[in-house]
Amino acid sequence: MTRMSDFDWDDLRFFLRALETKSLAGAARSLGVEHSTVGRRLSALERSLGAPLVLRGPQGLQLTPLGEKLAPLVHDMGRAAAAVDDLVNAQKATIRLAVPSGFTRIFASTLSQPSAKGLKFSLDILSGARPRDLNKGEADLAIRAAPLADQNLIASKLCEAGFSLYASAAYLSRRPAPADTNDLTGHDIIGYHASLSSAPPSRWLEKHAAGAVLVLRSRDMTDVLGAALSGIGLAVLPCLLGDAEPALTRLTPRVLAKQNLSLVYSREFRTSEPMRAAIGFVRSVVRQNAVLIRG
Amino acid sequence: MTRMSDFDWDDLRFFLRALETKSLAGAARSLGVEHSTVGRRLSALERSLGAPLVLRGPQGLQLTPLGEKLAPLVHDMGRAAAAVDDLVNAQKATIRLAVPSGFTRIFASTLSQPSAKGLKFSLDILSGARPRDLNKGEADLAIRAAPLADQNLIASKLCEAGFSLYASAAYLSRRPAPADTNDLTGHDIIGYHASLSSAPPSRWLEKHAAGAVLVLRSRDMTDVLGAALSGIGLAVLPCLLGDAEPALTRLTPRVLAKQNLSLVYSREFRTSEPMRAAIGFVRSVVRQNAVLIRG
DNA sequence: CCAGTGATGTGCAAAGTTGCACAGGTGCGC
DNA sequence: GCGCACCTGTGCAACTTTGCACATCACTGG
Repeated sequence: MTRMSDFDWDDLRFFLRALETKSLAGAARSLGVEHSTVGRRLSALERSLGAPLVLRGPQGLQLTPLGEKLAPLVHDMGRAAAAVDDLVNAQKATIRLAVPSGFTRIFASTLSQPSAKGLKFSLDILSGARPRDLNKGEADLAIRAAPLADQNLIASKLCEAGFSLYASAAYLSRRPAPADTNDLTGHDIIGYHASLSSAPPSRWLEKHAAGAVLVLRSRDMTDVLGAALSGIGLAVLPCLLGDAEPALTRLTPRVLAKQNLSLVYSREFRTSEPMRAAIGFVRSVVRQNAVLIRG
Repeated sequence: MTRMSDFDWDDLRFFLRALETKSLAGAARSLGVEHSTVGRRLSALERSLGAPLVLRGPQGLQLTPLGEKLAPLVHDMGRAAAAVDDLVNAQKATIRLAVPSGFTRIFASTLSQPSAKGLKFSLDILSGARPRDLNKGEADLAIRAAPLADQNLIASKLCEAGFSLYASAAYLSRRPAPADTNDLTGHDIIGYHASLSSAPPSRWLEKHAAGAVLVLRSRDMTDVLGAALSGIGLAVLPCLLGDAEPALTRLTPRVLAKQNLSLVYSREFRTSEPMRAAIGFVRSVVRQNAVLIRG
């Protein structure tokens, strides 16, 4: 491990301002502290380094030769610190939005439109099988089905998503479409994982597909979609996903289940301005696409 | 003026160690503080920046995406800090030695010899008209005539310098050499500035050149030497300077005045190892050239 | 010549930071 | 299963740093 500079780095921040203003008092004004503090921090730095950096006089400060040589290095350090600051500020204006499958397309097309210019934040769309953990900082804002009770999180109702029954052309070429979609006895069904059993789609299947054959279960919506496309069975899918697939035939004109979607974000962002703006943006985008989502 | 990063730079030093060791306790050991301090400094940094950097768990620390992005910038800052440290350490091993005219040659030739290799310090020779102010950090060590009483300075006797009377060939072609060097009545004399009136050369002139013509006065020994070479008058010069000039004739075989030279340095360097080594080196060099200096 | 401005240095009380000791959780090996 | 080694979190007393008020010194303009 590399030997470490063991003096107080923050003293260099004072030294940097002091060598810019050439006076303790000027640096103090600029830093918002007392001149005595600047003087003491410089003394502490000189003590740590074991060499004098400035000469103090009634007319201000004068750099020693060593202080002169140190100046560019301290400026480098200042630039690095400013880079840290800039990166953090840019990051704070970036909202990472985790969305369920299907929403990616909606946001991607909206963000590329001219109306998305000039927003006070930048939006990163995250999607994928694994739900992001907001508490671990994997995302800042999420569209979620489950209104899980977490003290650190704030959830607000966003919209209703509609589900319908879909079959691929391949499936329909093997089997006739069910005469009564309320009784799927004898059909092959792509179901959901047990952990989702309380969700509306699962509960609908439990009620109307008791006599059907479960050929596959998955927690991931894109898996279910893929399985349905391959033709191995019927699937209950969000209309947003199913209606967008030309290869799938929607078997129930009316939605057979509804699920509330919520906007979830960490409590610590409650007062964040970019977050409030992003929430408003997400709500407006969802409102514009409400028909597709409700089915 | 450029906007300044207003968080505590020293917190980044803790963050750097924390992201290297991936644990509060490890960073604490490495920094020589308590783990609780590291944790609190990281919390303070996150509060200042307004964004979380690490996730703390029973198995150690895990960087957030922002922390990950910050890592290289903080490493940059660490390198800059290490550069500051290195520069200061190199500086502390450099002794700037201020010498009177004539000594430059002695040290220059000695330093270029192989015996000067492997010294634990590096020597900068400063010379010139203006005496360097040790209190202002213009030099670290000086060979001085005047044993001035300054509480901040330490002076120790170094050697005796001898002075003789010199004339250039040009002068001797106009005038005969003085028959009795103890009475320069009628000769042209290059004297010293009033501020040096108490120095042995000035006092000798005052006594033996009362009837002479003062054609020039100067505080700077090289001015006097140059004037003597130009032939406008006789001059009392250090033998070290005068004997080295082939164009000058020494008129007094025995030295006519002696001056004690001292080694002077700031009290704060009393315990500095490079300083002690440099003092020993200077004394040995002067001892080797004692004959030239005494005249 | 003398007050006014602006610089640094210092003593003291308040505020902040640190070390210490202890609590609580997780993973590993016997 | 249980002890052990490792990690992080927290409360309190001791220490350090800060702000404030005041003193001192140098320059400047009326």
